[in-house]
Amino acid sequence: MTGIRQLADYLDISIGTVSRALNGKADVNAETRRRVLEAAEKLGYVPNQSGRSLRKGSTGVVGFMMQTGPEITSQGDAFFMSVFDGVQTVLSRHKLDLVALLCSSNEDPYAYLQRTVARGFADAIILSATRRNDARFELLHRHDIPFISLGRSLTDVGQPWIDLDFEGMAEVAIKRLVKAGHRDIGIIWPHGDLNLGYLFADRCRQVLAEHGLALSDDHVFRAKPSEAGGYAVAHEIASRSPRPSAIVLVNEILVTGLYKGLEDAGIKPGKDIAIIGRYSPQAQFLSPALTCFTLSLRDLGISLAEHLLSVMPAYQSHYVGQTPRVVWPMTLIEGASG
Amino acid sequence: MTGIRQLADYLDISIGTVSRALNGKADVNAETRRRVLEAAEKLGYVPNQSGRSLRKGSTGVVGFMMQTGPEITSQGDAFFMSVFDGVQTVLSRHKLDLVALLCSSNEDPYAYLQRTVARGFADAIILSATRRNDARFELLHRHDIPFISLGRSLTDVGQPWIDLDFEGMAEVAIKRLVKAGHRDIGIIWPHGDLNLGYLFADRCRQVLAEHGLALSDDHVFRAKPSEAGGYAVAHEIASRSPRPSAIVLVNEILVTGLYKGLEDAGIKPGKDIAIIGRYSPQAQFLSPALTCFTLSLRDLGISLAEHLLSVMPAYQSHYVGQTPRVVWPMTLIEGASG
DNA sequence: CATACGACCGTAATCGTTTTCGGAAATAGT
DNA sequence: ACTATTTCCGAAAACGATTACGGTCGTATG
Repeated sequence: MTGIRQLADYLDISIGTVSRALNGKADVNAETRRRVLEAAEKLGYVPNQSGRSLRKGSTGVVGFMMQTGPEITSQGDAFFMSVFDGVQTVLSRHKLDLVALLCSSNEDPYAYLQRTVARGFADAIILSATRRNDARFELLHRHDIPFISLGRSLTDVGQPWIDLDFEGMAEVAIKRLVKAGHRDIGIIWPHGDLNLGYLFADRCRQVLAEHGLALSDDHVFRAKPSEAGGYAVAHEIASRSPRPSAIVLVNEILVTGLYKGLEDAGIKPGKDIAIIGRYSPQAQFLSPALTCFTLSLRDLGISLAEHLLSVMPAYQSHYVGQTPRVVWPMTLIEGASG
Repeated sequence: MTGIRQLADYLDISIGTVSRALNGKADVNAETRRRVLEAAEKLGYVPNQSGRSLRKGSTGVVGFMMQTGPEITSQGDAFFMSVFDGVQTVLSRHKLDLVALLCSSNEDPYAYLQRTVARGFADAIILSATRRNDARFELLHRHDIPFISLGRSLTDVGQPWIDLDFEGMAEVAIKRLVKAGHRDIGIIWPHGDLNLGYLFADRCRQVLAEHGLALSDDHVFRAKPSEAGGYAVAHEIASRSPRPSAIVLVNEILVTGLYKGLEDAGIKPGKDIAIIGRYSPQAQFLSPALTCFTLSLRDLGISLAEHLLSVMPAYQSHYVGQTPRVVWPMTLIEGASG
C-alpha cells in the first residue's frame, strides 16, 4: 500500500505539501502540484479512507438503508437500482459515494441504524420503506445526521422527504373507474405498517365518498407484498359476494400473482374485473396489459440526492431553500386492464 | 458523539482499560469490565469506525459489488436480497457487516473497484455478474484482497467462486425436451459478455450433439436481459422458419416479455412451443406456469459467506480447506410450459 | 525478610490523513 | 538599504481507537 508518506519520500517533500497539492489547496507552487499529481498517478496513490475520515470527521459516503430478505417490503429490485442510478449521478459530482446499508431481516432496523450512525459510517442517510410511525427519524434527528426519506410518515421531526403521489394516484384511478361505470370498487392494501398504505386507502375512501360511493370494509383486501400474496388475495376477492367490479392496488409486485389467481378462479382481468395498479417492468407484458401509474425513477433519484445535499452543511451552499417535501407525481399508462 | 474518552472520564479510568474491557482482552478486573460494559450501554457508546479501522488496518466490512441502473445485468427482483440475507447470517456471527458497493452505470466497474479497494473501504469483496474475461479478479488478487465471486470466469487467479450449475441445467433441460420428442430446440443467450451465457450455450450444444441433434446458429437467439428483451426476441423466434419447437433460456427476467411476445405472434407457450427457464417469484404465476430451475438463494448466500471467510486470514481458522469452487445445483420445478 | 510473580491499570506510541502555524526565501515598496 | 508583503513549504498537532510497555500494588515462595 502506498500512502502519503511514501509519496512524500519519493518526491522528497513533506507530507503536508503533498496533501495540499492533492486537495487543491492554496499555498503550493504550480510546478510542485504538477509533480505531485503526476507521482500520485504513477504510484497509484489513493488516500486511505480511515485516515482521511478520522481527521475530517466525515466519510464521503452516503448510505441508503434497506432491508434484506426474500420478502421485499415495498418495491422490487429494479426499482431501487434505477433510483440509485439517479442518486449517484448527483452525488458523484460532489465526490460522494453511495452504498446500500443492508439490514438483515433478523436484526431490528432501529438498532441497526443506531449502530451504523454511531460508528460514523456515513455522512448522510437515505431512508426508505417508511412506516406509519417511524422511530428512525427521531434517531437520526437526535444524532443530527443529515438525511432524507423516500416516503412519508406520521413521525415528524422536520425532516425532508420525497414520496410518490399515492393520493393523486388514488384519485385518478377511482375517478377513472367511476367514470367507466364502476360502483363497487375494492382496493388492495399491502400488509405491514408502511405509511403509503394508509395514504392510499384514506384517499380512495374519500374520493369514493365524493361520488356518493362507499368503500365497504369487505372490499379492503390485505395482502402480503409478493407474488404469492397477490395470488392469495385473488381468492379472497373471488369469494366475496357481491364481488367488486374493479380493484385498485398500490403495490407493483402483487399483480402477477393477482392475475393468475383471478384467472384460476374463472375471473378474467380487464373483462370480468378491472384492475389499476403501479408500473413495473412486467406491467405491459401481462395479458391484458396493466393500466398503471408510472414515474421516472432516475429523476426521482436525482431529486432525492439534490434535496439530501441541501440539508448537508458541507454542501448546502449549492442547494438552498426550505425543507424539501416533495410529492412526486405519477402518470397514467392506459393498458387494457381497467 | 460519545467516544472512548468520554466513557473513560465518566468512569474515571483510562481509555486503555476501557478499550481492553470492551474488546474482551485480558488484564482487566472482572468488576471493572462489568462497569465499563454497563456504562457503554448506558451512554450508547459505539466505537468510531474510522479510528478503529485506522488502527487495526481492517474495517469489519464486507462489500458486495453490484452495478446500478435500469438494466439489471443478470438477475432480477428478489434474487440479491435473498442472497444477502444468507450472507449476513454468517457474517453477523463474526461481527462483520455487509454493504452493497454500488457502481454507477456510467462509471467503469474496474475503475470503481480499484478506487474502492485502494481506499481500504472493505476487508473483503464479493463479486457478481462475472464476465467471460474479468479483470477485476486480477485487480483484487494483485492487491491481496480476500474475495469470492458469485460466478465463474475464464480469468483465473486461483480465486474461490461459487456458481450456479448452468451446465447441469442445460443438460437436464435439453434431455427433458428431447425425451418429449422435440428435435428442433432453440436457446436464448442474454446479451453481453457474462460468462454464464457461454457455459450454458456450449453445454446445450454439446448435449444436443450427444443426441445426434445440432444447434443451428439460426436458433441461438440473443436478447437483452429484460422484459422488453424477451418481448423482442419472441418476434425473432416467431419469424424463423423452421421455427424451434422448444426454447431453453437461462435468464429469469426475460420470460414475462417472452410469453407476451409469443402470444402476440399467435404462438401459445406450452402448447405451440415448449419453454424451460429459471425460477423467479413470478414463474409459477405465469400462464402456463413456467417449467424452471430453482435453488435456495439463502443457502447460496450462506455458502458464499462461509467460503469467503475461509480466505480471510483473520477468520480462516474456522473454515479450513482448499480453494472453494462450488458448482451449485439447481432443481427442476415441473410447470406446464415444457 | 527479601525476592519473585501475577493481577491490574495508566502512559504513550501508533495508524494515515488534514490543517494550522510559523518560518524561510523571494519579491515589492519606500 | 531596510521593511513589508507575498509565496511556498515543513513541522507538528490533531482525529479516535488499539496495544505494547512499564509501573504499582498485593500475595506467595524461598
